[in-house]
Amino acid sequence: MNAPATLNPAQMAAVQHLSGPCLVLAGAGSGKTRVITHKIARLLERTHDADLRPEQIAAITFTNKAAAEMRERAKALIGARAANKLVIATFHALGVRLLREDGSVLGLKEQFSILDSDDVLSILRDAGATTDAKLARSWQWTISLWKNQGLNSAQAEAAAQNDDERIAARIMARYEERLAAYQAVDFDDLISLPVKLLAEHDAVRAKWQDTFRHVLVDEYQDTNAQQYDLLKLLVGERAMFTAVGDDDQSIYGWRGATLDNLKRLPQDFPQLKVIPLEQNYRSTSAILRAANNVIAGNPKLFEKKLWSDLGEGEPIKLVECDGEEHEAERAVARIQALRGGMASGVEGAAGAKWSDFAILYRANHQARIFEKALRKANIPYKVSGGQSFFDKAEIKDLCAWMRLLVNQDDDPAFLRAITTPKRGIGHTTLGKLGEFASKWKVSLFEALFAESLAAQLQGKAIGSLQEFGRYVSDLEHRARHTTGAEDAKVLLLDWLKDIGYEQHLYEGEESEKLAASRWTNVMDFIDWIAKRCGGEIDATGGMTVETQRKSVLEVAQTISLITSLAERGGDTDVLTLSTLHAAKGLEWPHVILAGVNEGLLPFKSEDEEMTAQRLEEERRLMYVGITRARLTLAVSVLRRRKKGRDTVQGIPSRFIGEMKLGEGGPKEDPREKLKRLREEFAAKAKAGAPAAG
DNA sequence: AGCTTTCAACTTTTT
DNA sequence: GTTGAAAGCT
Repeated sequence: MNAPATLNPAQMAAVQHLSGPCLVLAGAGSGKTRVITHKIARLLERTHDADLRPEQIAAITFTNKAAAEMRERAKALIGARAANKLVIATFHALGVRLLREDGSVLGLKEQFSILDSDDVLSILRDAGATTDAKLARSWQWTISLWKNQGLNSAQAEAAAQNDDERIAARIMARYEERLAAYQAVDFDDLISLPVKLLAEHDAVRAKWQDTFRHVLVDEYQDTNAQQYDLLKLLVGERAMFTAVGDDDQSIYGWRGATLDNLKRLPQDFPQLKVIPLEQNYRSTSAILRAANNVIAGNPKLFEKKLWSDLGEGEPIKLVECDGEEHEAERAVARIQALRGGMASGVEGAAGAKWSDFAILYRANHQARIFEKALRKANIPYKVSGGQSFFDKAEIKDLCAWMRLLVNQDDDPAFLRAITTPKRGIGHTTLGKLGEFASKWKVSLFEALFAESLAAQLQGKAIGSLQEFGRYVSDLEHRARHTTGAEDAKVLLLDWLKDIGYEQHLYEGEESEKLAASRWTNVMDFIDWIAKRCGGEIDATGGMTVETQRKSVLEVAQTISLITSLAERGGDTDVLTLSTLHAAKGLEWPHVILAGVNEGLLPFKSEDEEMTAQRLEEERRLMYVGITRARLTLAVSVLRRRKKGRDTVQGIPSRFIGEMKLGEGGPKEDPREKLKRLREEFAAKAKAGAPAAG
C-alpha cells in the first residue's frame, strides 16, 4: 500500500467516532484495513473507556487470510502482545467459540464435529436415497440458502413454492436429524446456531455482549441475513460497532449475501454515523475514472465517488483478439513488453517483477489457455482459487481420522476412517453395524462395543471392528496428552505407519509419481499440524520462541475451519491468474482483464434470465476488476469466440462502452501531445521494437 | 441392457 | 483438468 503516514480526514473521522455505531463506506483502495487497525488502537487508548482490554474487541472477517492479515497489521500498530489478545476471527470461527463455550444450552456437546461440504453432500445423498450427485448438490444449495435466511426444515416446507422445494425441505428434516445424532454442525450452523443461542438465552446473550465491548466487521457488504442477526445480537442495545464495507463491491449475492444489510443499517440504528472513504491510494485517475463511469450505471445506495492524486497515468488499453489463443498470446506479449520497458512511457513498468502482473477473468476455465501460453513463454505463474489443499482426497482421509479422534460419534468421519485404508471390513459388516446403530439410536462407534451386536456378526468381523475401535480410543488418548511440535510429529508418523497409509497410497495410485506427490502432501499436513501444536519453534532470525503448547487433539478440533495451508516458501515472484471474485481485496501494478465479452462478463446463463439485480452484480464485478489495477490496465475482448466446432462472433461487453475510454481525461495541449508522441516513437525505434500492434 | 470410451463443455466460493 | 453426456461396444 502506498498510503501516507497520517490518516486523511475521512479516515480520521471513522477512527475517532467511538460513541456509537459507525458505517465506513470504504471504496476500493481507500485504506479500510488501516481504518480498522487504527480504530482498534484508538479504542485501546485509555482516554475513552477506562479499561477496555484487547480481548474485549472483536474484529470479524470472512476469510482466515483476512483475519491473519489484520492481526499482522494490528501487531505493527499496538505490538504483538496486545494484538495477539484481540479477538480477530472469521464469522465461523467466532461461531465455533460461542458454541464450544455455550452450545450445551442447545444440547450440543462440547466436542461437536464440523462437517465440510463433502460430508454434507454424502449425508444428503444418503438421506435422500439417491446416487444422483447433481440432485444432492441442488438440495445442498437450497438447504444452505434456507439456513442462511434462518429457516428450519418445518418453516422451509411451509414456505415451499413447488414440489422440488417440498422434497428438499423433507430431505432437510432428515438431514437435521442426522446432524443432531452425529453431534455435528455444518458451516451454516456455525452462524445460525449462535444466533439461536443468543436470541433465546438471555444469560448467554448478556455474557457475550459483556465480553465484546466493540465489534468491527470487515467486508460488511458480504454478510448474509444470519450474519447480520448475529452482529445485532452481539452488540445489543449498546450498539458499539464499526461496519466497514463497500456496496459497489458486493459480488456474493448468489451465495446469500444481501445488500439489505447495508440498507437496513441506518434504519435499525438511527444514530448510525456513515462515513465514506473516497480517496483512493491505489490507482491512477485514468483507471478510477473508468471504474466510476462503469459503476455509475448502477443505482446508488450511498453517494460515493473515488478520486486519487496519483496522476492521470496510462490510458486504459483496449485489446481486441481473434480468439482465446490469440488473447493469451497478446496478454503474454503485453506483459513482456511492459517488463522490458519497450512500451515506452509507462512509468514503473520497466524491470517490473512477475508478481506485479495479474490476469483476471470471469470463470475458472478461462485460466487454462493462459497457463499454456505462460508456460510456453517461461513465465512463472500461480492460479489462485484452484483446488484447495484440504480438498485433496488424501488430506480428507486424514482429516476424517482427526475428526474421529475429536468426536467418536461423528459417523461420516467414522466411515471414512474405518475404510481408509482398507482393513478387511466390508460393506456387509458396516451395513449391519449401521442397521444396528440406527435401530438403537447410537453412533456407529458406540455400537461397536454393544454386546448384542456380537450376536449378529461373525466372530472375525466383530473382532476387526473392535480392534479398530480400540485403536481409535488409544490414539485419542495419546493425542490428548501429546503437546509440542516434536512429540506431535512422532505421534503422527507412528499413526500413519500403524494404519499403513503410505502403502495405501502407492497401491491405490496408478502412477508412482502421483502417489509420491500425494505422500508429500501428507507430510506437509502432519508438519502443519505439528507446527500448530507449538512449543519451541524456530522463529525468523534463528531465535527460538516459546509459544503456547497445544495438544494434537486441540489442534485437530480446529482443522475443518482452516482451508489455507501456510504458504510454502519458494517462488514468490510469480504472475497471478485469478477469477474476478478471488481477486477482490488484492491489487497489482499491471492488470489484464480477459474475455470482457457479452455472455461472459456480464455472464449470461442459458436457463436463467438476466434480471436487473443480476446485471448490477456483474457490473460490480467489472468494477472490482478495474479497481485492482494500480498503474496500467488492459481490457481484452474476443472478436470471435469458440463455440463447439465453429467460431461465433464475439460481442464486446457493454461494460467496455460504459468505461467511456477517451472521455473526460485531462486536456492535452496539441503541441505537447505531438512532442510526446515523437518522443515515444523515438524511444521505440531506439529499443528496436516493432511498431506496436 | 449395461458397460466403457470418447468428446465436448464448463459461473462466481468461503467457511 | 474434470465431469457429464452421448455414442459405441459386448
